[in-house]
Amino acid sequence: MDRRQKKTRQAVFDAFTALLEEKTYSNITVQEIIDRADIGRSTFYSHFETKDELLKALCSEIFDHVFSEKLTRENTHDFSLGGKDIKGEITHILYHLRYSSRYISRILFCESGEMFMSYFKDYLMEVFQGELEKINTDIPRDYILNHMVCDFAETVRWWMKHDQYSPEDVSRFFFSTTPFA
Amino acid sequence: MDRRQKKTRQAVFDAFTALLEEKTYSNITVQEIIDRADIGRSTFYSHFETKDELLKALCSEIFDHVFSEKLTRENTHDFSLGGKDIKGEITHILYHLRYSSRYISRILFCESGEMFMSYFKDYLMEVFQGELEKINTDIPRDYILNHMVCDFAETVRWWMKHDQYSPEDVSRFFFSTTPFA
DNA sequence: TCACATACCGAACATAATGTTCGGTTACGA
DNA sequence: TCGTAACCGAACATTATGTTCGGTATGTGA
Repeated sequence: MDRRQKKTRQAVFDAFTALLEEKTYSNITVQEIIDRADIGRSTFYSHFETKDELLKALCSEIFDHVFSEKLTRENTHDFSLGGKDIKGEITHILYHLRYSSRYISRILFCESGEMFMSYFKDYLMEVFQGELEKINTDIPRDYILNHMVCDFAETVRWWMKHDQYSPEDVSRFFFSTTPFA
Repeated sequence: MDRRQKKTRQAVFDAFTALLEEKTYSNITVQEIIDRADIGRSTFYSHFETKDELLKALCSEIFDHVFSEKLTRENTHDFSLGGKDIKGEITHILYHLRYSSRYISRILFCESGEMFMSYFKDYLMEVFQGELEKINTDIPRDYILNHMVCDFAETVRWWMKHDQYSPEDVSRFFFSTTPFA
């Protein structure tokens, strides 16, 4: 990738996240991002079709980071332990999320929240899919999976409003209300 | 209230809900509502500040209906039974929601969904508040309440995508994953 | 039934942000 | 060093929102 492209892209991300620490997503205008990033208007639009695409790209960055580390860990560390440790995984994810909690809060607590959440849930599906197989029940699996995913996602959203708790605390809260796993 | 006002207001609601059966909330333009309702542009704006306000008003109508019936029932029927029957209440709410499921789906499955959900959750808070007092736990009550409310709200959202189930089914699903109540 | 208040009409206007175009400039990398 | 491609940015097109205002129609209360 052209060095200029990388630079521009990074400048946009930096500007965007900086703005996200000041104001809410929906109150940020494309022009502000452009000004802050100090790039040309047409340049912005050659990188991102819309502001929403930019947000999606940012979410991808965050989640790829959070969840790919998990996978790495699973493929090495966990493999040696011989199985998936769902509780460890969850705590691990929580640690990562706390790291980016500044932006995440800003994204989460306005109209864009739903976009973040639904993206987040996509990733979580995979995490809980495995857990699901262990369960024996007459309730639709579909429902159970949705339940677990939403439950965790909402736990995270709650956490982002109550940052006095540690990842371990939150993990404990989460599992205390889960009849499975 | 002036008869004209009532008429206009109703025309707007009718147009709005009709449009919601055709297209998604965010794709509906104020102008379309005005045309469908066959009223003047300034008239619309003298009733509702924005499209979001209109949505809020519609949600209020739906929820006031759903939850006020519940209260009535609680104050009469249930009082004679001597206590709150949370399972009955939930099923009752589900019946009401199914009645308006046409609109609700349209509202729910686009950006406006979050608005509906958060409104919905406000009402649910009160429903579950009572249940909360019965529980003895070291997990923050705050968390538990949020958990129950989100859990039920997400159950409803899930249901709106899987309408082959009856209110009783859904109620059963919901309680099967709830360690409390 | 009459008179006054008030809701409605709708065209024209103001606003504000988005997204596009294009000719010229600059930087990359082969 | 040379050609490609990214960047610049002003000007423009678009689109929807929300406001204004003078005139008309309708409801309500006396």
